[in-house]
Amino acid sequence: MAIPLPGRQVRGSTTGKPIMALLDLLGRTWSLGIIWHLHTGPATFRELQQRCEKISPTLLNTRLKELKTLQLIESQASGYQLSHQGVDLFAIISPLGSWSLQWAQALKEESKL
Amino acid sequence: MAIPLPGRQVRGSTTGKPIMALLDLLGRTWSLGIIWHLHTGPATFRELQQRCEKISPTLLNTRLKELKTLQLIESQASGYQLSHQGVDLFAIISPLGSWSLQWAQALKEESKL
DNA sequence: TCACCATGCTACAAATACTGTAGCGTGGTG
DNA sequence: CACCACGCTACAGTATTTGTAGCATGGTGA
Repeated sequence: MAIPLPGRQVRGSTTGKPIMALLDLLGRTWSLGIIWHLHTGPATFRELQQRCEKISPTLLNTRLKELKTLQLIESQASGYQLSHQGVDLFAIISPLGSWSLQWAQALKEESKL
Repeated sequence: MAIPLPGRQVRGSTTGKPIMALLDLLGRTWSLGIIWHLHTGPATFRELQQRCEKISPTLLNTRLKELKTLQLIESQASGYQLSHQGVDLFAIISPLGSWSLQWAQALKEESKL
């Protein structure tokens, strides 16, 4: 699958709008997960594989290449880590953690009725 | 594919943590896109199909069912729309719009060097 | 120097998810 | 009653993801 570059046509959209490239990227299996699991600090390939409980090495590598190309992560001696942009992106999505808790709670309440 | 309920085992994680269910959900093709395109207001099935430029009706319907079950959207006479929770979720991710612009800009600068 | 590891990553076939097109059933309008 | 638009389903074809095995490289210790 082609890497979703802003300005280009991406999966699901021909407009080239950056948000569409981003939605394509984040909508791919594990993209969000990798960013999420990297925010706790740099990780080697195998360690990242463990943080993401069940990702296949094939796909992990594919996603890492995409994220690197799109400058959301970078690889250093210490392993893979979020880039400056990656940290910014994580800052936006990090509230999802606590939001998901109250969402889970609400779903639970609902199922009681 | 089973709907990712918080508390259950989901694609990629066995812990049952709500954030994992959420990441599974949002990582599915078009989930984010549908939420994104719904924030501009309610839409009928066919209209939503047009807002999402290239989604197949099969998948659109599948996602709508998931999102409805998970209470992120609801269907009214006016069509599908974000639920209260859906609006909350959108509020979190809406900065992605402007973030994507500066990201696109940064990628463009980089490619000049 | 050479067995012994761990690591990053690739190969490849099987399983699963998504697309695209056609079209069904229902309800409204002239 | 012909005609249309709508919500949605069927289904075959295609693309993506998984799972397992394992290769190549770079230490480490005997």
